[in-house]
Amino acid sequence: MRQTSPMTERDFTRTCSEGYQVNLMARLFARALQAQIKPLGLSTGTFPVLLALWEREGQTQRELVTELGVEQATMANTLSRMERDGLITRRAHEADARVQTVWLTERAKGLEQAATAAAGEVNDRAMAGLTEQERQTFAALLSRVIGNLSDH
Amino acid sequence: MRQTSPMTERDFTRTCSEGYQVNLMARLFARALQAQIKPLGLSTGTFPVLLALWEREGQTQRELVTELGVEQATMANTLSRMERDGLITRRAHEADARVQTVWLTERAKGLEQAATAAAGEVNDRAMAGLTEQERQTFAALLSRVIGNLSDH
DNA sequence: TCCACTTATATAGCTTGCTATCTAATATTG
DNA sequence: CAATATTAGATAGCAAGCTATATAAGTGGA
Repeated sequence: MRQTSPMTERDFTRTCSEGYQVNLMARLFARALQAQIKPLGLSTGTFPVLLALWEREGQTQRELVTELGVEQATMANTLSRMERDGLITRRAHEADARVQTVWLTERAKGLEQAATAAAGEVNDRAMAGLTEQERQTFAALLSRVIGNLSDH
Repeated sequence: MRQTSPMTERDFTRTCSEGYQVNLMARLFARALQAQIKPLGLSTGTFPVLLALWEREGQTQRELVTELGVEQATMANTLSRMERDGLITRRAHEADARVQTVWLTERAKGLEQAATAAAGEVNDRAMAGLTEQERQTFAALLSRVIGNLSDH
């Protein structure tokens, strides 16, 4: 019945499935970040968008979509909430009537230091007890796994 | 203005934030798993519950909650969908009227082989190009990070 | 026994993600 | 130039996560 050799087969249990562990870890990260940035009036979904815009304002929705790797519909909804919450405004593109550019409000600009510090704390807590070498190994493995799951 | 020394400070950019990378990786895992198990009529949220029940049937909602690390409300909703979709049934506890035990339907029992194989394929694709040693390192680092974020 | 905790589950309401589909505007091509 | 493609964005509807709160059933002590 079994197709592969017992020698090479990986026993599938929840706790040793990378996918399961990754999902759990991501939820723990999100909970921790949520707790840190809630006092600033921010939430986890808006955070990557803010990071992208703090780096370069005036991007289009399409640019944010490709940069952050979420679906267009997800981004549209997230931007709507951010506009509602006074984090961004949208301006018409001068040459293309389909396009809108996204700009930070003063409030959002003022949150950069506090927000990145909060996220840095979460990262540090997550990486506590790891040597700098291990932390770099972890980051490198993350990149490779992301690369593997990204092609096609 | 900056509190910490420039020598030890970690420049906070999206692509080098562990939290950001972990979130991205988890979404890629979920997309891949979703594609694999959709033909079986399963979805990502039901999957961990099925794994727990394939291991031991008849658990209570509370047991599943502590075992899988989701909130009670999340589990209640997930179990409702699973009941609706004919994956589980619930029976009253013989001694405690507050408690229900959760049981797999015949359909759910029959899906174990195909579903774990599908998840195994996703894991293998994600880990492609990693040596067995690297794969173990990754798993060990995942556990440590999960541990760090779990206390308190 | 009765009142106050605790425990198990459900529900309301929100965010963040997805797929699928719609509209409007621009580009392309016969 | 008209017909067709593509592209940007919005919207509908669902899954899966969360917090907060409600309800019902057990437990324990005065």
